[in-house]
Amino acid sequence: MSHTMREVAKRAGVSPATVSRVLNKTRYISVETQRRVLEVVRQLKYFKNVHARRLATGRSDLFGLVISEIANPYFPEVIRGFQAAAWDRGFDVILCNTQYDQPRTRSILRKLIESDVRGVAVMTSSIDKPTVSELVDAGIGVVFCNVGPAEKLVSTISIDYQRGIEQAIEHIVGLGHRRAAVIAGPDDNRTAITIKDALVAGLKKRNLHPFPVINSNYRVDAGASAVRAMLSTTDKPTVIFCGSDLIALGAMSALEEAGARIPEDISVIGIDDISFAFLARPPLTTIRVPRERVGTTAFEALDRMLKLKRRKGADYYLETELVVRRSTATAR
Amino acid sequence: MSHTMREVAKRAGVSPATVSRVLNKTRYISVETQRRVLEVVRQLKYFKNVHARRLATGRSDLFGLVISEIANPYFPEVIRGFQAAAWDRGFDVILCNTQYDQPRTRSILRKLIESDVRGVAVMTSSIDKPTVSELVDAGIGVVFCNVGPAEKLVSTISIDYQRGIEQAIEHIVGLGHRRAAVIAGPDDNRTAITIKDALVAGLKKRNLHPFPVINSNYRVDAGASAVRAMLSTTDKPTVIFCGSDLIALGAMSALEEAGARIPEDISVIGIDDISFAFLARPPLTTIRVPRERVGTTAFEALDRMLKLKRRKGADYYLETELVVRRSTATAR
DNA sequence: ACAGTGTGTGCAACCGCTTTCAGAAACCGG
DNA sequence: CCGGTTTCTGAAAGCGGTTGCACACACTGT
Repeated sequence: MSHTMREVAKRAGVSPATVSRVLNKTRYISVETQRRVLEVVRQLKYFKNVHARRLATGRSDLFGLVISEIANPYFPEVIRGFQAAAWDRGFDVILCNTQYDQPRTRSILRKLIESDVRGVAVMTSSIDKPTVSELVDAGIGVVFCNVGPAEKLVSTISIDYQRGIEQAIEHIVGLGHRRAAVIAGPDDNRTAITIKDALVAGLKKRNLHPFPVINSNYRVDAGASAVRAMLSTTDKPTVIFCGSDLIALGAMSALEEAGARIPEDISVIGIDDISFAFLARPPLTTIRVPRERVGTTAFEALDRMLKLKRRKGADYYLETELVVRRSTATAR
Repeated sequence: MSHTMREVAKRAGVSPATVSRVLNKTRYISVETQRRVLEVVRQLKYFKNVHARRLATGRSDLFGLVISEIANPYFPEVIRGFQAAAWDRGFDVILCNTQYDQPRTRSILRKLIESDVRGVAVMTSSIDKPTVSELVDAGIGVVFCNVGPAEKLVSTISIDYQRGIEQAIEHIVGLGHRRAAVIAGPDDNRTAITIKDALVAGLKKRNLHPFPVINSNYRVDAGASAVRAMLSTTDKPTVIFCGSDLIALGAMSALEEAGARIPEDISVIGIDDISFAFLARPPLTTIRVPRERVGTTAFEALDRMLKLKRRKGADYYLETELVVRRSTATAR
């Protein structure tokens, strides 16, 4: 099979300890010895075994990243941000998707503990705090998204939808809209609820009483059925706020099928600014969530927290902002 | 910190060996002993350390999955397929993105070798055979996509674009089109070349001489600039074949901006059938690549190959098929 | 009563690397 | 020239599991 450090040591005429030190640059090593060792390493194409290393050091240089579903276009940038931050500091990440499945989630948590990860970023709302108590019990740091507050070994990232939503409302008020509808995400999802509440509250504050307010799910066809329901009423809305871009895209499809023109007849606003938002037709006006930043912040939150003696968690805040494209226009 | 097997053993009044056997169900164990051990395991919230296990067994239950860029909508389903297949059989996967970066690619390969993975699926065309010789030298199985042929420790998956392309050409010929253009992917990408060649050859066979044939890149804005070039010529095409859905979406945006209607003025066909293809407006006619199958097949290819005494690779073939939506219509 | 088979458990030797400790060699100031 | 540092290296004890081997015991069938 593959070579061991002993073999390298023997061939180079040194002890395994020396080889280890050369490879990790952890000690004074004479130039000559170093040269010989590296030469043998090259000849043998030797790679040190990371499992043995982890076992010996007791440290694990591993972080977990838990998401719900990789095909959800919300996550890629989060993953990228997290991975990039981890790699930069020499850490590896284990990516896990729950697929919204409870048994699977449990087996993921078990696997993460067994892998002796240092920390875990839980970026899906399909897991809540109690579920990860196992991790915390095992001394593993955790960072959540949109769930507060921080505690020992638990940090949180809160996305401030408020600001972007306010901008969006200013925007459509400025365009003369008076009748707004909301298609929110599913009610069993923390983030979806947060967004819905912020949306409804924001609209009310400006005296725009949202109607109807519909719950949807995150599958793309969901926005569609919500729209069909909406169009059958009299007193149709002139703008639809959607709880995610995916919902918005579904809604747009349905609107088009129903013969409504966007934005002439009705404006649509999404949330997230997924990469396809600007390829939609018309390009989607949306509230941008800094997803890559969410990923990097998640890692940094863990990294910092774990360096603390007390392992005290912290709360981080990330801003959103409105991105105006062409799915919004003057109310007809 | 976390508990060890010895502690569990002591508390249960048995030897570590017995604990190991209970946990792995590898031997006859009396019901009573088993009960006692499991009880202690529960009390202590004991989790066995996977690194120690891997080291002791010498086996690693790890597979690598290498892609270029997680934000590319081609990959999510591939990842899902691969992960699902691996999990089903009790294996873990390490996901790595090259980000098209050479040094990074090298460090990924090194990491994979150090992690003692059993096999690696290279699903990006940004890596070619010579690059992974290190893996093969280390006795690690590799499976490629769209690069042949198989050899020792190397299997391949070939996506048969031919069939889908033929269907697509039949389709547009049936719609009366005579002037076709091609926007292919970048010329430094194996898969892009394969597709371009298949497209051009297929069109010529039906006496449709594609013009122009433009190389693009995989960023979404690329299709756009290609289109602008195309529209400035006389003798405009009535249908555009795009080397990927992403290119097609970019092209569609550009076409709309230029005032061309799809499909009335010009038809567009993509390749891949990414999840957004059917949300595009109009929904995109495209050649579907069974991406989730690509993932599962990749895993199975590795799994099978590694069970063979000779470690001989095999070639797998996957079909494509045309999905007709609304971006294609009768030639004007 | 006895060899033979099947069960259930423990001992101890690894797996491949890191790291403490200690010793040898080289260097240094006085 | 000598004790004290500093630099370099090796021996050996782990890290936390797994597993081959041995052994004890309880059944069989003759």
